[in-house]
Amino acid sequence: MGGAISDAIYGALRKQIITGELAPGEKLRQDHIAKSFATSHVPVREAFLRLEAHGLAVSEPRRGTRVAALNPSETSEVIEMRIALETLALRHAVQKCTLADAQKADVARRLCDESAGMPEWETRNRAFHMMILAPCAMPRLLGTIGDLQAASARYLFAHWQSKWTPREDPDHAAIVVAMKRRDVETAVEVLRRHIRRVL
Amino acid sequence: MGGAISDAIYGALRKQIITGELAPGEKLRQDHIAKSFATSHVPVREAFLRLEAHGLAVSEPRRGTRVAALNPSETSEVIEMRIALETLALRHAVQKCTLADAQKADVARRLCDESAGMPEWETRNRAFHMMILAPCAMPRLLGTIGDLQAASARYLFAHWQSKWTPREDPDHAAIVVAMKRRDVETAVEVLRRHIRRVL
DNA sequence: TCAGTCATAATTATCTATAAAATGAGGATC
DNA sequence: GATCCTCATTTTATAGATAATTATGACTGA
Repeated sequence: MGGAISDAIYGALRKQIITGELAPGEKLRQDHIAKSFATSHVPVREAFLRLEAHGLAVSEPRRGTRVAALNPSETSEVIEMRIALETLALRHAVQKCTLADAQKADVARRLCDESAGMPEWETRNRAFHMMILAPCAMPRLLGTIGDLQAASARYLFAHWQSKWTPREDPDHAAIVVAMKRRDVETAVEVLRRHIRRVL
Repeated sequence: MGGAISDAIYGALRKQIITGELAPGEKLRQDHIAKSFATSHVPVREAFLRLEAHGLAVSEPRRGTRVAALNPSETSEVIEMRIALETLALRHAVQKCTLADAQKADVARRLCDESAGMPEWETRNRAFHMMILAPCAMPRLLGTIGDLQAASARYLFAHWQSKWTPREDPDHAAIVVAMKRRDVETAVEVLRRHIRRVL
């Protein structure tokens, strides 16, 4: 639905929640945020609703909206859902993908490996994961996966940010190689291990 | 977030979309709906946003909101996502479920089998499917599955409403039996076939 | 400790502006 | 001379701002 303003607010808040700049459980106050964006509270409410729909915020009636909590039980839930859905998407993607798709994925992979810092890496990592799945051309599936990856990213920022070091990711490379060979089972198996390991 | 009014509007529109009373592609006009609920357009907008987030409506900026389309490619997408996620949920549910859980599922199964008409059956069918999965205690997973089942229900109403006849569902019974025996693989296999067959 | 009052923030309504769609008029071409 | 295309004007609907109302939580006083 989003008008331009509510889009901008949604995007900014989403980014701040993922990076941890807005802490889990933190209260989101409409008027403050409205003031900081020089707007009224109406688009802010719309942004809140969308955050809630995508699992990044929770609200209680008349009590306002808060940044969604980040508890361990939800972590494992997100991992299992990602494995179930990303392997499904990857099966279709590997079967349908063209050489050009695989090459674009390889470019995204290199870009990710060359990242200079955690925030940059996180963005490019998600871009890579989306790139290998996009050829499946299943919009609803990709949308759900996007939400799950955003949730994953929150955990990464919360737990790994201090320990992050630049490195090449062999799993990513193996997936791209398998894609080029149309080797569905290998690609799926590497992705499954990769998701479990990385979180 | 939802205040009471926007909750009521969301619920009413959701039901009308699922049953086909509001046709795919039909335009949802804010002030008409606002008038019919004797309210302003603001809570209506909130209801629209939630419909959109759950995949029941789509909107373009400044062009308004429409009931989501119902095309065959999305059908197969929903089926595959349901299989991936419901089998995941069922694995956990069967492992964790108590005897009381299985008995509640059996009550829901009987209630579903005794339905007098399509709308009643559809509600009870969804209740049964949720009942067998609920013991997994994974709220995010169950929420996503709920959205997919709502999408499935739209297809059922669109394609099966005329042909519906009362009957007992042997798949449902087989799943409950497998649950009681803690037979994960059988339960999962029956559910997988069941989802493919029923849509 | 409990109740009452005050303050803060969420919810909803009313009003305004802006953008898109539809309709009608004018001109050009067949 | 008629029809079709284009542009402008009007109409309609959505997006956003402002304001008023209501509910909740905190603080103070008994």
